[in-house]
Amino acid sequence: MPDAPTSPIARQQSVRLVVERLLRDRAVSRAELARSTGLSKQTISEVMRDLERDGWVREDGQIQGSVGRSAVTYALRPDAAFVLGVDLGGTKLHVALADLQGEIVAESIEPTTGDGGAAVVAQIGRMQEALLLQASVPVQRLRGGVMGSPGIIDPASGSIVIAPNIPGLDSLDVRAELRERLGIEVAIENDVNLAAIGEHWRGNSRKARSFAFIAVGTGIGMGIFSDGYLVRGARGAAGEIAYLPLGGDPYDTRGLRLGTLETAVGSVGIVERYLALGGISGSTVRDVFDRLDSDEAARIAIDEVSRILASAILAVHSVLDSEIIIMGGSIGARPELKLRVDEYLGRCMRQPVRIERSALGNRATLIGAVGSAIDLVHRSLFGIGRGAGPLALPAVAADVAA
Amino acid sequence: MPDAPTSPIARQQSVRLVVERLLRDRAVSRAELARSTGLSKQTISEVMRDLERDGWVREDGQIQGSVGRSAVTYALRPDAAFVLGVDLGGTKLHVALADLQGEIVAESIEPTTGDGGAAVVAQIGRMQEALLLQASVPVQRLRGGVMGSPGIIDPASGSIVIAPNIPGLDSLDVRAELRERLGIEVAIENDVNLAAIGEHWRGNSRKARSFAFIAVGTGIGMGIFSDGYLVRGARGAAGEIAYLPLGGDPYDTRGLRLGTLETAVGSVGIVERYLALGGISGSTVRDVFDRLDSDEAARIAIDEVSRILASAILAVHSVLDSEIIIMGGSIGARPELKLRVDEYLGRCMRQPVRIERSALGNRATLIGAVGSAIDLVHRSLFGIGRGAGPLALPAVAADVAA
DNA sequence: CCATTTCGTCAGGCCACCGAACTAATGCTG
DNA sequence: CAGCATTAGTTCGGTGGCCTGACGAAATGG
Repeated sequence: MPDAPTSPIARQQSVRLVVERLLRDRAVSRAELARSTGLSKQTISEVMRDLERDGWVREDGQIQGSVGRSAVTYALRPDAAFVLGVDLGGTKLHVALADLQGEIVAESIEPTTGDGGAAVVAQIGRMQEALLLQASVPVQRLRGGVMGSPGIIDPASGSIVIAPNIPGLDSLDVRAELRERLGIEVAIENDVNLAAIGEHWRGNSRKARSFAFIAVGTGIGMGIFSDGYLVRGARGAAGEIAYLPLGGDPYDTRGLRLGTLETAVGSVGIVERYLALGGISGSTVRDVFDRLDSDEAARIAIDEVSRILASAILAVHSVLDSEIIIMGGSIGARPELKLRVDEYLGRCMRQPVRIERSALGNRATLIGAVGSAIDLVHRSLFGIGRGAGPLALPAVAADVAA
Repeated sequence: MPDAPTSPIARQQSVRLVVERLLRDRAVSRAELARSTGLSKQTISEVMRDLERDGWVREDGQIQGSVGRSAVTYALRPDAAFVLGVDLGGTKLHVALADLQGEIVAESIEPTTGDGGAAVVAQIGRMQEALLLQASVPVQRLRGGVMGSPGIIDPASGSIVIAPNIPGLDSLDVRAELRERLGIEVAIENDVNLAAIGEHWRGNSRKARSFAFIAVGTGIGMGIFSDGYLVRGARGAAGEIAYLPLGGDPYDTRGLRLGTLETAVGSVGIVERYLALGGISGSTVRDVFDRLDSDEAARIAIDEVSRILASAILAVHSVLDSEIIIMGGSIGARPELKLRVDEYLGRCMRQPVRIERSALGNRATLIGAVGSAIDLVHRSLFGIGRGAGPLALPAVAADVAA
């Protein structure tokens, strides 16, 4: 087995090089592997023999047509292992089972149980079993998972420090419980960070090594990539831009409690702003957006929100110098918003930063969870990288994008 | 030679482990090295024999007192190689020659020549020669250097994109010129980033893996560490918080040009603010600070500046979640300022972030340059890849290695 | 059918590493 | 003070991974 802890470092390194190459292109010949990894043909042959014996790769065709003997090509077996991606929201629980190439083979959504932390773990366990059954995946093939959750996750321990919406989740050792219940190692990460990973993996920031994903919905949050690595901050609270001192007075007690920016541009803030402008009472954010063309109060409200969001983006960009900023979340992904934000940015930045709407929508967190779970498994099997600890996560980017 | 490109990867890895251990503690015995690196005693002996033969380490004492045979300890020879640190400012040019342990063996300051880029390179060359002579260091021992400069340095190429204050520097291939003139590879980095590295290496953020260094002087800038790595941004402009939309209207044309925050809290802004409050005309920032106790206008001006700075710190912290924020620069390092900023932070943050004044003052950039040059040399000699080395300058390291 | 090219294996050898046995030096104990 | 326990460092033999070079196998093209 390639994960045998006894196998010497050199071979592990070689295996990893091979697997990384195979991750980028399926169908690669041994000779090509030798050339692109710099290893000798024999070494490659040995590595491939081992990988094939253990079921990680298989012969996958031939290359013909050019002069010389035709080459047998190899490809990773996507069904060699499976991973679980979980998006735990306050209202919905979304679980997906995916193979090593990121193909989702089964998924399901349920309302999140209201019975607190332990019940949530049990619920995920039930959904896992159903998905395995549904896709006929033997449980031994499941090799790891990643769960996204709102709140703050301690980067050192990987445990949930603050979990809004789900009572009793922060007082539980969720990782241990999940390990117990699911039989696999499950890393936990902030949902917005995972959404950023998702966009980096399969979305609109695939080529960017430095970007930010801003989610605007009920609240506001941000996931940051710098130089291909996720920025977590000292306590895992990087990107918590709810507290940016924009759109209000940061010394106001309400801003202190809820966050100045969130108060201004969160869904509650938008509706309040609309009402204050004489809007129709009982409206939702969706209503406000729907009335943009007909209702002056709606227009002004969204305009003001856009203006504040533009300054927030300016602030974020001046700190991070992102190559691109992805807007996501139920509100943030709206095209009407991007339009206006773009316009305001043009007026406060000499070289406005590129803004894109999320390509993955409300699946971003789930896809990010799947992507980082795959990365996690690859690392635990073949990798030796930065951090070494679970969920160092950088290579999602590196492996797939490069 | 340890830098012989032919030596196999495994041995390089071992050498690197040993050197890294020796960098942390001087005077380590072979047995201790074997234990802490996990390598066998024989391997350690071989590595040490090679390192000693090539002049990188030497015997440095004995450990006695405990049971058993006494151990010979080894230490890195600080004089095995030397590096050059350069702090290129608009008015002053500060150059230091240091050994591998960071001991500065010679340094000098001159006014920066006003004759443009090529002249600056020549001036650095002259200063280098004088320093080598002064410290009796043979030129072959000089193995690398790092130069700090204001402006924006492209993280990919390592060349200067925008260089305020020094005409013709951005149109020159400074790295090539310096390589030519000095005979060594010189990496270029933003001066504030180097100051952050300096504080990380020898200053007040030694233990922090995520922190920000904010320099307030004529202008305002920031250097960011996240998880032990410098954050550069897509174009090298991360930390350019001059443009933070605080302390003024970001849609104002002046803020657009000069940066809203910089306009508000830069030295010009402070003096203007003081004058507008009825302060004595012709005053400098220093005067304003000196009159804090006697002059109401001075007190109010500094108070307002502190308040704006506090919101800037709040903004930065909500994006980055730094463990600590270091205040530097001629204005930023003033204790009167920290006092007031701390007070305002207490009023707008529930858990105020820890603020420290710079420990290195106006030498931070120089020391950071020396530190990263040492890191660079160690990497080019012993290192491979990101994830190693005490200072972690991925891009710089990559450049030199490539 | 043969020359050429490329693929992949085989054989031999090198290098780095390790474990075990060994020598050397030191402190402790009776 | 002799012997024992402990630690340091070396020698030796063996293993694993990798490489080079040679060779057979399979394809193309004249």
